[in-house]
Amino acid sequence: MGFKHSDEAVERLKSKSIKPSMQRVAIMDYLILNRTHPSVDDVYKGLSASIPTLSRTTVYNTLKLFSDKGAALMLTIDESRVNFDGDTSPHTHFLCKNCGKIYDLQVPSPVKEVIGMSLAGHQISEIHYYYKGVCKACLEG
Amino acid sequence: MGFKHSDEAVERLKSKSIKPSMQRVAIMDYLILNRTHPSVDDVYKGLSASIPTLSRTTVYNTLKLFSDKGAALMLTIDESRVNFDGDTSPHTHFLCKNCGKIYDLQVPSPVKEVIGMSLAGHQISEIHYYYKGVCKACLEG
DNA sequence: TATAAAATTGTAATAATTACAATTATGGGA
DNA sequence: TCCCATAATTGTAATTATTACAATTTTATA
Ligand SMILES: [Mn+2]
Ligand SMILES: [Mn+2]
Ligand SMILES: [Zn+2]
Ligand SMILES: [Zn+2]
Repeated sequence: MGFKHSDEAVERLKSKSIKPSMQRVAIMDYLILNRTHPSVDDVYKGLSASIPTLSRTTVYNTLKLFSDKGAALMLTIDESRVNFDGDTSPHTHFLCKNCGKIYDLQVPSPVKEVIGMSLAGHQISEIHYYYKGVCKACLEG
Repeated sequence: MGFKHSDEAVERLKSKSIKPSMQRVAIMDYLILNRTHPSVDDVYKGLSASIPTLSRTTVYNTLKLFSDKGAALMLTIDESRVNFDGDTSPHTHFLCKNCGKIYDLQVPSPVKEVIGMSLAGHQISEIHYYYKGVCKACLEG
């Protein structure tokens, strides 16, 4: 049981009918290993060393593809950049306005089941619960 | 009972200790009259005719000020621009991925009372519940 | 191997936002 | 009322995230 990291990434892509190219596997692997809700640039910088030919455009296109196919979440919690999450299970997010970190939160969420359903006649495909404030680390620092 | 529009705007600003300059009142008035969750540019374009000397920078600064002081909400539901809401009461939002409109939703929200409280040790100052999908109008169109 | 389609790359363009210095408005003494 | 300090506004230039797009490379298939 348990995949080697790359295999988990490959499996994830296959299960979402995304062709597992070298770059896509590397990017998905990065998301799986880095639970920090990285930005496009975080992913790009994090992989540039091991894939010197990697293009920023590919990172943009790939993360967009992951989000469209449901293989990753695109978070819009931060007004100045988009962040990505390899964890697609239902959970909520907290953004620290002081340090910029995005934390996972397990908060009782009432209407997670609403996906695919309709709300006031609108067809829902995504739910995002965002909290903002000052994080524990910044409060204690 | 009931204010003239401008007076309601002035009252709102005063109650949040924001000095009611001509531009600030006009911008707050715009938010109160336009419940469409306008972008910075919407506000700027909407007021340019009546205030020809208005600067985009002022609109940016003012909406940021409103958000900081709690006189308006800054929504980050749309990845490509920020939107503002003169309605600061607890409610949730729906973004149509097709037409881009942002709708208000009244959804049972579990943890609205959490503002000013702490969650996992973090100090919460804002809560945003965002839903995305295709709106009723686009579905029927 | 030849060929077509798909993916990746690099650069240039776009568009939202911010920085900043100059100008204008405001309010409280003298 | 006039001066002056401070706050607010303006206009332009700079920054930065994101997108467009054409060229190149990779992949799959016949
Ligand atoms: Mn997460
Ligand atoms: Mn609203
Ligand atoms: Zn923090
Ligand atoms: Zn729509």
